[in-house]
Amino acid sequence: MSRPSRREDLIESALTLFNANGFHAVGIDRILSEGGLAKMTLYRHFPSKDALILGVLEAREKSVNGWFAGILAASYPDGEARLLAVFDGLESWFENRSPLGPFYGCLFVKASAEFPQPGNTIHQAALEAKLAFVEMVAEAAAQEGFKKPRLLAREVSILKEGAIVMAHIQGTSAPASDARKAAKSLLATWPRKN
Amino acid sequence: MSRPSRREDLIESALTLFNANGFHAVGIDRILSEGGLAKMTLYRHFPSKDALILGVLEAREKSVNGWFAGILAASYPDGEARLLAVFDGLESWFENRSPLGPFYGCLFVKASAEFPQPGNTIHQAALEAKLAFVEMVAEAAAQEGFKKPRLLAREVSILKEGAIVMAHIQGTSAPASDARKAAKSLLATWPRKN
DNA sequence: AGCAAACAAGACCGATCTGTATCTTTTGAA
DNA sequence: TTCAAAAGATACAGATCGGTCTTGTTTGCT
Repeated sequence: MSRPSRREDLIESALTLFNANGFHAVGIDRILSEGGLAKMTLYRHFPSKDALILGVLEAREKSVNGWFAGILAASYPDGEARLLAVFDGLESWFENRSPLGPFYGCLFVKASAEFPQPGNTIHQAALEAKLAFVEMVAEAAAQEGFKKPRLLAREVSILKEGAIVMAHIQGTSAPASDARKAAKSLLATWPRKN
Repeated sequence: MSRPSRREDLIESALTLFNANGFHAVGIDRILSEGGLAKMTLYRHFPSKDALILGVLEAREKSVNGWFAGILAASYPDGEARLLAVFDGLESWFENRSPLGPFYGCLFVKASAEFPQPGNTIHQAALEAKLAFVEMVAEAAAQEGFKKPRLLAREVSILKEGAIVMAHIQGTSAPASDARKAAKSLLATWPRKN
């Protein structure tokens, strides 16, 4: 009942609380008490709270980007439908119908907001997670024969991030369909090979 | 040297520090020492730190939305150019050439990230600032004869928010031109009256 | 069964937080 | 010029922060 188990418990408890309350607003004691964990257990697995935050971001990157990867990897009638599926995924996320848990905005945006200095390690971890998503979309766009797939991926990602921010601030899932419409218009005129 | 002067000094010092470091990470003592202000001066003008944060957000809403209002109110060859000017403004903001000061992401996004609960007063203040921007764009779009101006305003706003988030996380201004290209594609096929 | 590592629980430390109180100096208007 | 309000400076209180240490119990492996 030890090896990776306690470490995962720490990350799970921290992830839940960070998501719902932010990083600075959540103290170590609360993470531990709500997880039924001891303080020395935390400091056996992580040298500091910042290291725990990095561990949480790393785990979150795998689950979030893994979820989107699964969406992009499904089969669709055409390339347009494949990329638009991202926004259907967003809507299910916003409406708490996704495996990502209750929606309180994007944890990486939260991290870059609470650690705004570009050189900060946590800020950079958030950046890497976002770049990995853009790369995923770029590969899907390239496979579907879209020209300038990286530019398309960046524009789609901007729509995705904007929808996440607006959905969180407003507390509604409506931005998902707004962003989807914009993406559809974008894809309708985007040049393709063949 | 008193009336609204000290209150403005408090807000200015707090705004600078909140922008660069976030809300929870900045203590009252630092706001006061860097502003050359006394503690009782703060609590004479604001009942609490949260009230100061609300004051800062209110002031920021005026300056940011006022700046965008000026951009939208200028004269342009056509409606497309008017709405696209928002993204030229974004680029100057990201590159620290705007009157909004050094760019550390959007303060309202930061606020909604650090106070993620929808019912929170600070969260709601951030929401109002964002809704005011959408309304501004909707009015401009309507005046330019775009059909469904509110939907267009929401899609443009999503592009704007996404560009802000990506620019802050990446530390580059490139998302401004990416979002501008997407907006241009959007406007090119958007139905208009007349 | 036995043993060393991991764990829960909680006392403890110094630093820092928000907010209050005290005292002296400065300000602005009659 | 006088005087009350405002402001600067600083000490202080109580709570909470991240992090260390100790004690006794449980776990997993041989």
